[in-house]
Amino acid sequence: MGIAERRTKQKAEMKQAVLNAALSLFIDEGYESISIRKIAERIEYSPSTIYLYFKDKDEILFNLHDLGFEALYKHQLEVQSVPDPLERMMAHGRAYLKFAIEHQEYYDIMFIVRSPSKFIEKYNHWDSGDRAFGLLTKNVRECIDAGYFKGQNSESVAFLLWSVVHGIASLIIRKRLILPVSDSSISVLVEESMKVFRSLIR
Amino acid sequence: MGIAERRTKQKAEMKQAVLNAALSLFIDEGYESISIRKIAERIEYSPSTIYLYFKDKDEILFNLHDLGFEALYKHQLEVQSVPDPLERMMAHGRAYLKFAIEHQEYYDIMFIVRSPSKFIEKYNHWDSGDRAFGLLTKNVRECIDAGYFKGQNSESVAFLLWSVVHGIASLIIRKRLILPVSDSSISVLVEESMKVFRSLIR
Amino acid sequence: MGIAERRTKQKAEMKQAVLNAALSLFIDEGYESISIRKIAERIEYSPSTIYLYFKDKDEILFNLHDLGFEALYKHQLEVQSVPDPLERMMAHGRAYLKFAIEHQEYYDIMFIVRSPSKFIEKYNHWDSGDRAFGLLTKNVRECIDAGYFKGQNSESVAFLLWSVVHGIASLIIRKRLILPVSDSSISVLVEESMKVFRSLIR
Amino acid sequence: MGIAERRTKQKAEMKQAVLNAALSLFIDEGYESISIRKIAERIEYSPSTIYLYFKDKDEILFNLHDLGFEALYKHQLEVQSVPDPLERMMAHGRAYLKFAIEHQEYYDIMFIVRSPSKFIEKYNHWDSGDRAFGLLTKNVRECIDAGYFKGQNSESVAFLLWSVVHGIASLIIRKRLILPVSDSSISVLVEESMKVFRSLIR
DNA sequence: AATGAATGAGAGTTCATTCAT
DNA sequence: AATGAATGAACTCTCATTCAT
Repeated sequence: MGIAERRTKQKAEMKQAVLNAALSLFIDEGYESISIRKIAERIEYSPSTIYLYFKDKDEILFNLHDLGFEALYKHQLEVQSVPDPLERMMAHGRAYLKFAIEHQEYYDIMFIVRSPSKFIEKYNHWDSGDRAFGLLTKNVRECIDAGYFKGQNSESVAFLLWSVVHGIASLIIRKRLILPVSDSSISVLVEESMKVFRSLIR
Repeated sequence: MGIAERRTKQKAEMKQAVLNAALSLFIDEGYESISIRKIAERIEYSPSTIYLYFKDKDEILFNLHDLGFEALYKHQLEVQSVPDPLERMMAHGRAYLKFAIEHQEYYDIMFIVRSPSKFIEKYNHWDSGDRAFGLLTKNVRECIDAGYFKGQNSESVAFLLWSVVHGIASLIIRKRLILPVSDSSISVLVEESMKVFRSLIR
Repeated sequence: MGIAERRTKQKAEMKQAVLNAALSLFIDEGYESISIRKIAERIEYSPSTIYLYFKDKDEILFNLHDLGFEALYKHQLEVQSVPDPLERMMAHGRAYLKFAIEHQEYYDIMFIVRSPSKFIEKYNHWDSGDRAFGLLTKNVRECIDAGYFKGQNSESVAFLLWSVVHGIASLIIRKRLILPVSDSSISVLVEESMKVFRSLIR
Repeated sequence: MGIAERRTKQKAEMKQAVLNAALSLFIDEGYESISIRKIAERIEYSPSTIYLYFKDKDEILFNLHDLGFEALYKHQLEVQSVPDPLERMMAHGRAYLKFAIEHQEYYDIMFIVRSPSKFIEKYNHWDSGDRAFGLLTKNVRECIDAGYFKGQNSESVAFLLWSVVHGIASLIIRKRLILPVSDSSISVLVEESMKVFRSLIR
C-alpha cells in the first residue's frame, strides 16, 4: 500500500470515527446535543481537528444522512428475492419498518429532522432517496401487473405505501403513540398494523 | 366595558401576540429558533416582559401545542355531520390533512417536534390527543358495524388510518417528497393519495 | 380610636407582615433568596405595594436587623436578675447563645451578613449594638469588682467574652464545624464549650 | 524551557490571573459580586475564555477556598517550632489571627461565607479544615500533658480556642466592632484580646 | 392605598468557529 | 496532522425598581 493510499484510508477512518461518535451522541442525548465539542470529546481529539475532516457541522449531519440511506438500501435489497410481487411489497414494508425501529437515529435524520435550510442548499441530498423510491415504484408496478391496485397510478400507490410506513415509524420515533407503549410491544404494534393493511389489498 | 374586563382583554391580547410571534418565528426560522429574545424583539417588548405573561418558555410552547389541538378538534367536528360512516371517515381524513397543510406550524409542534422531556413531564400534554383519537376510533367502529374492515380490531384500524394521514402530512411538512412539489400541487398529491386509499376499502 | 390612629396601626401591621415574610423566606430559602417579589408573593400583595412601606430592599433588611436586636435585648434582660456577677455573666453568655441558635436568621443578619455598604451608610445601625455591649461591659466590671479578671481592662474582657460566644455561634450558623453535628447535639457542644470556658475563670 | 513546559506555565498563570481577579472583585464588591462576566472584564478576556480554565463558577470559588487553606497551613507550620506547648498554642492563635486579618478575603471565603450547597456537595471541602484542626488538637493535648486545662477534654478545649480566634476575626472582618476601629488599631485590639485570654490560663 | 405593566441590567453557560502554531 | 487559545453570539431567566393609573 502506497503512502497516498494509506493517507486516504486514514482519512476515511477518521471520518468514520467522527460519524460514529455523532451517531452515538444522538442516541444517548438527542439530536440537539450533537455538538462539535462533544463529538471531539468522544473521539478524544480536539474540536478543531474535526474541521480538518468536515467543513462544518452540517457536513457531518449530511454524511450521517447519507450513511443511513446506504444502510436502508441494504435492508431493501435483502428483500428483493421474494418472488411474489405483493408478498415482496409487504416484505419491503416490513424491512423498512425494521430499519426505522432498529436505527431510529438514522431514520430520524433521514426522514424527520428539519434540516437547516443550508443543508438542503449545500448538498443535493435526495439522490439516495430517489433510488429507494424507485425500487418501491418498480415493485408496485409489478403488483399492478399482477392484478392488484386495479386502476391506480403506480406512483400514487407507491407514495401511499410510503406514507403508511413512514407514518407508523415517525409516530413511534417521535413518541406520539396515544398510550405509552413499551419497547417490546412496538413490534406487536407494527405487526398488527401491517396485518390490517394487508387485509385491505385484493 | 369595565376596567377589569379591559385588563383581562389586554392580557389575553398580549398573550396572543406572544404566541403569534412564536408561531411566525417557527415558520420563518424553525422550532429551534424560537427564543424568548427573538419573540420579544418581534413584539417590540423587552424579554423580561414576556415572563409577565408566561411562566417560562415551555409554557409558551405548550400553549402553542394546545391551541393547535383546539383548532384540529374544530376541523374534526365540522365533519361529524356526514351521515355515511365510511364517507365520514374519509372526510375525517381529508379534514385532518387540510388542517395539517394549512397549519403546518401547529401540526409540526403537535405531532412532529421532538419535545424536550420537561415539556411532557410538566404538562400532561396528551389529553387533547386522546380526545381526537377517541373520535376516530368511534368512527372506525361504526364503519366495522357497517361491514367494512371485516375481522379487524377497531383500534388497530384507527391507528393505521392515523398513520396514513400522519405519514402524508409529515412527509410534506418536513419536505421529504422525492420530487420538489409546488405548493399548489400539494393538494393534488393529497387528493390522489386519498383516492388510492379509498379504492382499497370495501 | 381615631382615623389617624387606625392608619398608623394598619401601616405598622403591614410593615410587620412584610418583615415576617422576609424572615420566613430567609429561614426557608436563605439570605440570597430574600427578594421583593417573593416577599410580595408571600403576603399576597404586589411588589410595588411594598415600596409604599419601605423605601427599598435595604430598609427591609435593616428593620429585620433592628427587630433582632430588640429580641436579643429581651433575652439579656431576663438574665439580669441572677445575683452573683460571675454567674450572671455566664447566664448572659448562655442566653446569647440560646438566642443565636434559636434565631439563626436574626443572628445572621445582625452579626454575620456582609451588609451592603449602603446599609451602613444609610442607617446608623449600631445603636442597638451599643446598648447590648454596654450591658455586658457593666457586668464585667462587676465581676472585676468581685475579684475576677484581675488586672484586666473591662472593655477588653467584654470584647473577649463576646468573641467567644460569637465565635461559637457563627461557626455553628455558617456550618463550619469540622464534623457534621446534628441539631440535637448542638446544645451539647454549646454546653461543653461554656463549661470549658467557665473552668478557666478564677 | 520546552514547549510543553511553557504551555503548562501559561495555563497556570492564566488560572492564577482568574483567581486574582476573583479575589480582588471580592475585596472591592463582596462575595455576591463575583461573577464570571466581571472576572472576564478585569482580566480583559471574554467570559467564555474563563471556561477553558475552570469548569464552572463553583470551581473558581473552590480554588480560592483551597488556596486560602494552603496559605493558612503555612502560617501554622511556621509556628510549630516554639518549644513550650502553651506558648506554642498562643503563637498558634496569633498566627491564625494574623492570617485572618492580612487575608480577610481568604478567611471570609474559608470560614464565613455561606457557601452554596452545591459547593459542598461537589468538592469535599473540609479536608484542609481537618488538617488544621488536627494540628490544634494535638497542641492542646500537649498543653494538657503539661498541666494546663486540667480536667478538660482536649477536643472541647480546641473547639473553644478556635471559637475565640474565629470570633475575633469574624467580628473584625464583618465589621461588627462597636466603635469604628481604625485599621491600625486592629492589631492593638487583637493583641489586647490575646493578652486577656492568656491571663485566664493557668 | 394598591397595583399592573414594563424594563434594563445582569446572571451562568454553551456553542460553532477561527487562527496561529 | 493536530491543537490550544480564544471569542462573539446566543441562550433562559431573575431581579430591584419605576410609573401611570
